Amino acid sequence: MDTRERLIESARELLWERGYVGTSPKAIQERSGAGQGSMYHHFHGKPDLALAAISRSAEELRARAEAQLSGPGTVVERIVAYLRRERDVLKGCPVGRLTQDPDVMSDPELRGPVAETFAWLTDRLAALLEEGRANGELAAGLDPEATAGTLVAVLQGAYVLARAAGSPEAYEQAVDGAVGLLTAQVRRSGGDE
Amino acid sequence: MDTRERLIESARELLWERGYVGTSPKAIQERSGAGQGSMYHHFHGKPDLALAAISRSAEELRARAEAQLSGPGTVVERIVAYLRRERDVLKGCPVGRLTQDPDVMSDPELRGPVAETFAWLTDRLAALLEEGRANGELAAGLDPEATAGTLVAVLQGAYVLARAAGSPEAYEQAVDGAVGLLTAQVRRSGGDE
DNA sequence: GTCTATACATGGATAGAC
DNA sequence: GTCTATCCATGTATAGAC
Repeated sequence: MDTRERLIESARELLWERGYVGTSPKAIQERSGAGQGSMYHHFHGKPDLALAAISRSAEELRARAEAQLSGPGTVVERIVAYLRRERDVLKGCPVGRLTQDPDVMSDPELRGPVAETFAWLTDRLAALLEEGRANGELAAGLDPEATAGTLVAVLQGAYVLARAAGSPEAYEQAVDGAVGLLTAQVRRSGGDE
Repeated sequence: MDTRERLIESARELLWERGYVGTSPKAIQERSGAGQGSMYHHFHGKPDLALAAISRSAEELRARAEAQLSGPGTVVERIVAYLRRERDVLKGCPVGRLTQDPDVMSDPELRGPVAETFAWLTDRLAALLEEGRANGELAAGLDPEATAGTLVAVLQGAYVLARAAGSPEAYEQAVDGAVGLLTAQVRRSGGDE
């Protein structure tokens, strides 16, 4: 891994752990093993490096989500697989945590990848739910758009609860509840019988 | 409002807007109109003042929640009233945002009020849901503990989505979805008929 | 109780040698 | 491309006058 790459990866880790305001160029340099001048050679400054880091994290989140959501199984099975996928619960969501960073949200460049990620994810889930409703798998009364928002929110909020409690249990519980509410919307014998 | 009080209120606002790492003693002093020495007379330092501010915000959240949850109406009506209560959506949750602050979470004193708040809120909702299940208002298959966690998580996550999108709409949508999933658990003719 | 002065570390960045 | 030196503002706190 070359220096530029190590800088981005170190920035990603630190943004995840400490957020934008809590992450200094110096800390990034130390973690990456790069010197002062080296970082300013590859990037214009902290915001520039942060943009590279944030963009990559956003891309990664999207790829991982898509992996579950386009996997095998019924619509509900795929969504449940996504909800239950193993996660670094106590570290929180590397993208979602950025919404709490005023310096990120006030910079359109930095904010862009964050906004797009959640817009995409919600749309993706809404499309799946709509598909489930259309094929009779899910109750006709279910609102795909709203429910998609709910599911994404549950995950983001579950991280908050787990971090508050200092234990992944609260996360599991919130997800369990969501899965319970969702599966209650499954019509008993599938759509094509 | 005396100086000490103004310091606490200013600290609360800044912690809400910018988090712990993003809030400097100097900024608190300026917002409160207090001088350097004045702040250090009333508090031992930043963590001490932050503790006062965090404790008060936690207390306030709890009081507001209790106001809705112990209000009039059926269990589901009270929960929906709580979920739909007017909120400063784009500012986020003043307590939940602290879970993203490593310096808060690593200090047991600062973390305490945050942990307690969510533990209390989840328990309170779980008790209500249990009551609804017991009186036949809610489906017997509903898991009160897990669903309580889900509802709290939806609110916390809905803030994240709204901030990411820069609009309260995403918040409303997520809450709508949760209300939809919850009311689908309501047994048709009430418990006592 | 509040003010000013002072202190020392860190944050964020630039300059110029190699 | 990387290193060291340097710069100025800010963060956090203490000391001591009033």
